[in-house]
Amino acid sequence: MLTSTDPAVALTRYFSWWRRSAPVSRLSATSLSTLDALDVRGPQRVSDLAVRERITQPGMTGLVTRLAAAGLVERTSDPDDGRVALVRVTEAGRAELTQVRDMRSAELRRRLEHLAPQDRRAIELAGPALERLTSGDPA
Amino acid sequence: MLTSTDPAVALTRYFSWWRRSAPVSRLSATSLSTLDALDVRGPQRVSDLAVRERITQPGMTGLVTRLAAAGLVERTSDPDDGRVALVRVTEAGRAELTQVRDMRSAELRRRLEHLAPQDRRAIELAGPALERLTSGDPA
DNA sequence: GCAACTACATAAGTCAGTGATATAACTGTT
DNA sequence: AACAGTTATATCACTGACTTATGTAGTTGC
Repeated sequence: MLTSTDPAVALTRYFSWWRRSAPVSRLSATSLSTLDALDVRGPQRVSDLAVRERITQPGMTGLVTRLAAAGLVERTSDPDDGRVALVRVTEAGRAELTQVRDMRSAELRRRLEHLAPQDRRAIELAGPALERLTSGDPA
Repeated sequence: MLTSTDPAVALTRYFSWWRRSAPVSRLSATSLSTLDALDVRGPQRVSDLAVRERITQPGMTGLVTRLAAAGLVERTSDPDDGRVALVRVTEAGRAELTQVRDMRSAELRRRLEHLAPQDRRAIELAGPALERLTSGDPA
């Protein structure tokens, strides 16, 4: 087994593992990330969401259409600009997010229990640092 | 900003950020993960790769076909079982992996430099623990 | 009030996945 | 040694989430 002390490789392996984990939702990763952004940052424009998720504007229009059809978001109009479609998460969307977060937390807790206490502690300590690492915009 | 000390949420946000980062390869996440598995674990059967990546066997057949067309993997036959297509990474595949890993490491180093020293240290310390967390099979 | 611009939507195509099914190879039983 | 059942992969038709190109409605500046 090729192990590594390079944190980038460790984090990449974690990402890969995470991505392969049992899906906790029928929604795609992009959809969940968009929902999370709407929850955390409030209503957003379609084009701003597209930039954030690194998909094209028509791609985001389609994604929002699908999320809206599922009742997880709704389009509202911007009183200051008639062209803008402000997207905001609905209660059902928040419920979906809560369920996904809970399932992931439970799964992680389950896996953390199998680790040595110092490993567990190292991961818990890295949490806030990771949040600060990712608080800016990606690359 | 909704912050959290729940490591699952912190890691999820990291994943989301990671996924939105500038792509370092034209290959999909599944393709790169498959290449990495072939590099780390050696030649694998199509069906074993499919289970690992949580896609269907026909999906993995297609993925391997695309990777082979790109020269990144090659199919070999199992001397012990004529039905099996053993897939193994080529030198070009390893070169692609090396490039991706290097770009990601450089990007992470660049971002780590903007963090406080104790945050940086927390993330570096968590690396080995994360590798152990993900060394088993997902879920 | 017209030209240029901006925000979003629509249309058509691409590509990585899916389920259903076919094919070839192996295994055990007789 | 042949047949039935199983296993490993491939093929096919389809779907869905994206892409680029373009259209349309609303806004801004002169």
